[in-house]
Amino acid sequence: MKERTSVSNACLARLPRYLRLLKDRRESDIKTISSTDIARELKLKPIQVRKDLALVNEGSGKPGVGFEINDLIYNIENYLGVRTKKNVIIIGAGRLGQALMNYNGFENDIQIVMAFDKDKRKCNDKNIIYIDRLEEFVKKKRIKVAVLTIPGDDAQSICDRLVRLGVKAIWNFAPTNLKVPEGVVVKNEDLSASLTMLLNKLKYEEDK
Amino acid sequence: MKERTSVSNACLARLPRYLRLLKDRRESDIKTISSTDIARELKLKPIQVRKDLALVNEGSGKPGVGFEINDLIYNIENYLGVRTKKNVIIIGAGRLGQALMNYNGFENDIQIVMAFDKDKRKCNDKNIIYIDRLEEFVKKKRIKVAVLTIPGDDAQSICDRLVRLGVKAIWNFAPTNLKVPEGVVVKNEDLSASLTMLLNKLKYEEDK
DNA sequence: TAGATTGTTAATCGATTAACAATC
DNA sequence: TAGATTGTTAATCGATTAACAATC
Repeated sequence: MKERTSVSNACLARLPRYLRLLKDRRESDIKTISSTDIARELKLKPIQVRKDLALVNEGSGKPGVGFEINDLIYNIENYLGVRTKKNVIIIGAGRLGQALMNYNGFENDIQIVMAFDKDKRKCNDKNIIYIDRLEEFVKKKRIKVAVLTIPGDDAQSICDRLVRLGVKAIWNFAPTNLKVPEGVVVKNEDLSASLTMLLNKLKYEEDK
Repeated sequence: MKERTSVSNACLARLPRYLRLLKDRRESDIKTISSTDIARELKLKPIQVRKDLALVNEGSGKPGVGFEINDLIYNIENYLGVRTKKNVIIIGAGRLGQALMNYNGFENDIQIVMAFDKDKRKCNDKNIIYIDRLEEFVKKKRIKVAVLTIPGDDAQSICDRLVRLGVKAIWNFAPTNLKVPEGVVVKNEDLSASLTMLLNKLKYEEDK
């Protein structure tokens, strides 16, 4: 596989979008697709699509024709690493946590295996259990990935606990700047900031 | 206020983070803050913080001291436009939609005024109403902003309906490339892609 | 005054875009 | 062959970083 370093964050964000489009086309029994085609669909430039694909695609496209859809899917999935199962836990079984537990749009390498909550009334001893059992569970199942859907105040302390237990990747929905040691990756999903950005864009549109 | 055009998307994403930190400090009755300080806290470079602040800040910092926290908050809020109330509707009152309805982390300019669902059993005639009443409601309340928390298949047709009714900003949680006319802004919140990106980063960390 | 920090101007870096020969 | 599209090499663009004089 190609070197990971070569792929920018921006490109990394586009890959899942390509993947989705490609799978869509495969559904319709289409065999090939051109960068022009992809670009039109996703509002990108053909040259950018080609650049991106060149970074992750083992094979190559045919001039005048395009790319083999199946090859592309295989290579992108391979690159993204979505071909190996990952067990994920959720901390905080509030509405957001439950939404993610039941979300069926994730790539099929994602397996949400358990949710934890500090409110015993939310626990059902099946897929939502009491937060005190976190240590035991994470160790036994060797969990590496956790989702934080808890209030900001609790986020850092839970994060510390998770890191101590060997969790290496945290998807954080709490509006907090988590501090983690080297080697642990965090992705902040700042819903408030996201909506604010949208509204700011709108304001700009209106002012035009 | 400064020209909107000058601020990059990347900077725009940082502004809410500054805002949060600043408000935090204000809580503790701290009056000033330096770019060094902000940078350390948010893992940025001081020079970048200064550059960002220069873009939105009317006043200016004092060499050797830093910035007035109150001024900064005022100016950033002003710039982001979070000082004017916005009425927002949610389409799709599933778990995710309900999570957002009850989310209390939004800037206080955001008012979620109604949710709609096509499943009558989810409707309560209070804050969740039947989707058929969309037209009437959006027109009467002059809604400009909508959140889409519905399955991908329904997203485009609902989007079209919203656009026809004059909605100008769409926060889309459905994994779909929405097609909208010029002048309508869309922000895609692709949860699956987001998690995939995190896991890819993790893979890269492991390979190091 | 000495130390800290600002804002300006210039340099660097990385990503996007353009141009085009090669090829199906 | 003509038309479409690829991948390479170079140019452009924009954002981040560095250097530093000015100033509290």
